[in-house]
Amino acid sequence: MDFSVQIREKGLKVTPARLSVIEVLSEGNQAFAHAELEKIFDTMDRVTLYRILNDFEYVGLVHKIVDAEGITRFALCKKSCPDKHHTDDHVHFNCQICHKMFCLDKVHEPQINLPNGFKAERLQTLIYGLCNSCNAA
Amino acid sequence: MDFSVQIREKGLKVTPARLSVIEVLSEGNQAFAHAELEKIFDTMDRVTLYRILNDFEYVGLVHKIVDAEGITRFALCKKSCPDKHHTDDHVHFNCQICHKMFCLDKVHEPQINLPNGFKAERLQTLIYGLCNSCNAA
DNA sequence: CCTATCTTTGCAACAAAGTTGCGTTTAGAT
DNA sequence: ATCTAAACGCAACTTTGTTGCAAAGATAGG
Repeated sequence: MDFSVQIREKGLKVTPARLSVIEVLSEGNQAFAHAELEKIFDTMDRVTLYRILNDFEYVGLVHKIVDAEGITRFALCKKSCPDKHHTDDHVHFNCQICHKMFCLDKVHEPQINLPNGFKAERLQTLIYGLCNSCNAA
Repeated sequence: MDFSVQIREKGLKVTPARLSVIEVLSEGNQAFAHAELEKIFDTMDRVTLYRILNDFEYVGLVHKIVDAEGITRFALCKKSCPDKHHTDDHVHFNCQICHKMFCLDKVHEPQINLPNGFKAERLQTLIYGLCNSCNAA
């Protein structure tokens, strides 16, 4: 996995800041909140982090998930998402114990029947519960 | 529908502010954002509105939904939700044209198979698309 | 109907989350 | 090595939500 190539392919310049962000995001199958990343990169400017994440989302390197508490998290896209409006077609799981947010890439969004006249364009499923490691403990 | 009774039954005092909030929330099948309600009740203090909504949620008169953009909305519960942690077991629909958020009371949350070890406690489905009136137009 | 008490309200101040503008630095193409 | 557009850091600002406290209001009891 050469992140430099991925970044450059999306038309963004490769910088140390961007590389370190994408590296952290690639660890585990998790989505990270801005606050968490801010702690990890304690020397990086808050604004720079916001811009890196938003740029990454814009070009389709990461996707954004907002949980029921309104906390925004970012996760690396697996296959390159189509630019801009990418429908991350998988379910997200938020553990109530460790509070990690997982991308369940293999669990796809369900089919849902809507009332007459309603037309679905995009779906987002968020599941709360116990993740595999917290459940075992 | 006597809202006064509902409010008093939940152990809250009946005040003009609370009555007007619950009346607006009962219009249509929609969820209202704080910002929208603030415009409607332009004389009411911002903090009071926050407290009314939070109190209503706490006692189970309304439920809270956060959309993919992180906007928090409040909707009246149909059957009285169980106090505190009420799982509003219905799907929410956000129209991309009129930006209204609808509670599709008759569309229940789907069943989803999780990977081994994961245990679902609560589910939240959010659908984006065209609502019946915007779709017709 | 009046009073006492506990709740609710309004105000001010604060905290967290996110955005914008601008001057400086840096990536990378020539 | 030079040049230019992109990225960064800083300061300031907006939006969203919370907390403490004094004043006003709801309702149960006399």
